[in-house]
Amino acid sequence: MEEENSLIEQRRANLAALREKGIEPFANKFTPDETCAGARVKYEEGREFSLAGRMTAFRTMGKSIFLDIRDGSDRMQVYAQKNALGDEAFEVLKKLDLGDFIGVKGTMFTTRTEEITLKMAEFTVVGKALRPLPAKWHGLSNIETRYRQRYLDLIANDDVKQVFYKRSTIIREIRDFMHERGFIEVETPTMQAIPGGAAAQPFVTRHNALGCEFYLRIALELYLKRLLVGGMDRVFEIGRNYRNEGISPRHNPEFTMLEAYQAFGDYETMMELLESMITRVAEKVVGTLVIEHRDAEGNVTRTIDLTGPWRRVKYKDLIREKGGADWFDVTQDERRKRAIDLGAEIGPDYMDYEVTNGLFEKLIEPTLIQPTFVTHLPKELIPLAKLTPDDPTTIEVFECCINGQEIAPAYTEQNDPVAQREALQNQAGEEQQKLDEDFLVALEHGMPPAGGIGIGIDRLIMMLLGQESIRDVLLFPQLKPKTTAAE
RNA sequence: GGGUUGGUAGCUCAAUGGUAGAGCAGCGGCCUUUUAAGCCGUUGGCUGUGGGUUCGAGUCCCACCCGACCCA
Repeated sequence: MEEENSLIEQRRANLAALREKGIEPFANKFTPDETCAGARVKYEEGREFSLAGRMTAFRTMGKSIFLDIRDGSDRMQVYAQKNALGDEAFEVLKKLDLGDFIGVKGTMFTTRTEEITLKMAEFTVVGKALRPLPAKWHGLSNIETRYRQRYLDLIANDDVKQVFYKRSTIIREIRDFMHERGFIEVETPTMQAIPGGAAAQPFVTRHNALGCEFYLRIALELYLKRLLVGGMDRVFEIGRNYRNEGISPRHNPEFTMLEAYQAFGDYETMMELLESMITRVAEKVVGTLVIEHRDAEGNVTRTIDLTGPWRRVKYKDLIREKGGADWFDVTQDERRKRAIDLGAEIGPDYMDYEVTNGLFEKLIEPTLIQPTFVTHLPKELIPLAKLTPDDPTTIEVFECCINGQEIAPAYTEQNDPVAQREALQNQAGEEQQKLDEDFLVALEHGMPPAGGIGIGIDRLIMMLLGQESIRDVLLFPQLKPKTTAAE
């Protein structure tokens, strides 16, 4: 991709000019004494140290120059004077381009306008920029460029960078929380011969040496349960799942999921786990349990109150609330008619439970803004959970909805290998799923009763940070590749 | 897959079918405490791609590419 313009040509010429003077503007190493933020905190008039970063502003004033340096921590103003640097160095400095990385050594002082500034004694060019950066004032707003060239987005938009810094903190806090609870972190295969643990279209890949196809995993579940069989009583994994389905503001083909399994727990154990985890993370990272989402103008569009205890409500009760108290007593045809009348999208080949679930997903879930544990789903929806003893048409599960989205499903895990085989076989009939015999053999060796949970990390972060699109919490959201010049 | 909508200078945006412009930055001057520095001057365009209509297309029509939002 040899695209050229005058700005790039000029920078290449500046690079050549530096080399002609014997200056190599791509350093192997430059170790600054301080970060911008660190230096600011340790301010002391006349203190000498070095900084390194990208030059993001350049204000020449004849025989002196003010420039800004930015590193990962902050920004720092640097002041250069011709008679302090010497004529030759001063000329080189004047020829640098915005965006160049430089190292600067100097002493601290405060300007007339009371800005902490480094007075330059010497400088080194450590990484020249051959392309111009987005304008400092207008920033970068073209959404496609922001996603395709996220590095420019990070340079131009500090609030974007803050989102990803916070994402990192959220995940670290979650990890800490799990470790405190005695869970150990594991890694299981992302390439699986049989993609199980969820109903979703997988991506296919091929292993040449083994001469067979593999699928990218759609869930972590079945391997983590094998570990329960193996005596690892509390395990979790934070990992990528891949689903070969549509892309939307809520769906990316690869997304991050935390799954955790606790032997001798059940779905209620997982409720406590989730509520404690999320409230603690919110307090630590956002600093409040009352999360406000705002529109572009800054008006609050939604307020989510994470203060516990969170609402618990049975799936059937929510359905009756929306679809009529007699919803489960009328005929299947009547249910179908009501669902359509209410505005749910019901396919002609939907089974009865799918009609009801269409009502849930389309008309109920989006209204669950405040944290809600929806419990006791119909057994047809999830084959991997145990039946509810006093209502065997349902299972001991919850789906935790917040912000109108499902954030975390959890089950009392099925540990009866015979019942598990039956449930999977019934489901395998309608989906294209193959039976994971190896998993069933593991169960036959005995699995402790357990609670398990899956947490959609990206959606959780959207909720906590007030982001409306999953693309804004993923550094590199999936986009269609731009057609390259070569075929 | 369908609907709506967008793609113009490095960035942010203008331009009744009639010479493609501005601000920023870039380039050249002046300026030793500025900070969206200032003042003077100035370069920069295959208007996403390919066709068509027209005396004339950024603008109208068709197809395609890449986004965004909504729907399936």
